[in-house]
Amino acid sequence: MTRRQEIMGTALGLMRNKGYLNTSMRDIASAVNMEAASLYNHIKNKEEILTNTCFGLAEALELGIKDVNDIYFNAAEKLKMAIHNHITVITQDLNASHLFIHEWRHLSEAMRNQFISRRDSYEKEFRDIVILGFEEGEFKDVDPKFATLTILASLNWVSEWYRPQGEMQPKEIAEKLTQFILSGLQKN
Amino acid sequence: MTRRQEIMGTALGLMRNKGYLNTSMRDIASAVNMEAASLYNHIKNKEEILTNTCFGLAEALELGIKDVNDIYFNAAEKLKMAIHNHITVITQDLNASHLFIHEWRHLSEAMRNQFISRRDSYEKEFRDIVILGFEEGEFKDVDPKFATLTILASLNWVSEWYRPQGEMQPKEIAEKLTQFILSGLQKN
DNA sequence: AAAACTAACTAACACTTGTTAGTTTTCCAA
DNA sequence: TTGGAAAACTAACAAGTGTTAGTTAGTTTT
Repeated sequence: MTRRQEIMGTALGLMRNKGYLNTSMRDIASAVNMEAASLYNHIKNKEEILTNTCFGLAEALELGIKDVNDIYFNAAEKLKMAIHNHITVITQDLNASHLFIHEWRHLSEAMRNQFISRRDSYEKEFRDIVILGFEEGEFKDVDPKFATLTILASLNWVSEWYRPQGEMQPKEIAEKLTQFILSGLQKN
Repeated sequence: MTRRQEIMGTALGLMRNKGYLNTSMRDIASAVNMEAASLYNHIKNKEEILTNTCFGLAEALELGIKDVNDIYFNAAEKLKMAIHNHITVITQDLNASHLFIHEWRHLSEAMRNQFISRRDSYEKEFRDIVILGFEEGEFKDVDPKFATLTILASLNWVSEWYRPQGEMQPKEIAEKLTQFILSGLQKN
């Protein structure tokens, strides 16, 4: 592991605990046993940490959803795959996910706008699956936007409670979520 | 409206946009046309804004869920009422909700612990409804903790996209969410 | 009229922030 | 063994932080 990766990783851990704004360069430095100024030999500046992380995860999610939409399945199968992909990415690095989900607001305006638009287009891909399901006659006539936001909220929230050492592993989480989203809580 | 309420309200608005840490006392002061120091004639300190808001909403939610559990209904009815209550509280003041949901981490440690324990016990009340539904034979055999977290994630997320001027009003949102949570996306 | 209270002000304190400049140490390849 | 890059250091900067002290004008109560 390079020094840069060590700094990045440590920074993400601190930022997950204390928040991005509340984590100072000096906090990061002392966590890796150096002076704040020395960090700049390895990273450009504080925002790079946030930018790198947010766009890294965005890319990973986008890659996954492209695969899903390229394969010609029915909506239920597509949704299942999309959920599986999302959970896999999100649970990979919980520290990074926290930044991605909560701290992107603190990106500089230009980066933030770029981020939002990529986020929106990811959402749209999800929404298209919901719409497809309706057109197939398989899904109920729900408001697609409403449904999509609700689904994504559930998926993202996993990063708050998932513990790698816990009993539920990403694959199982994805399956249960798919089940829950498709057919709900109630017996029929 | 008292000056104190004006300050509180303005502060919440700023904090929702920029985040709690990123909103300075000077920001708040200039938004209500006074000097930062003058704010201290009306509020104790910055943290009071956060504390007040977080515990205010906690109380509102608790009050609601007590009502639900006092009435002897079946689980489906209870869940419906609990969701309705939650959405009503959350959509009441979006600025406050944002602090409640996202910024409680920045409470001082003592307050934070208190907050977390009240949050946990609220969650437990929800979980009990899910368990009741299973015991009644009405709900599927899901992991109650998992289901509850998923449900609450969906409910809280409403505060991110709900717009008072929009076409969906709290009552309708609650109904659709209940529908979605109980019977999912798929036709049967 | 005197006293007390309210709510604003200016000025300042002590500290923290991200970052840069300039310098020294470390370490590896030739 | 030495030259040079990489990576650490110290010192400092300009700006911003929450908060306190002391003061003042205006209003309300005694």
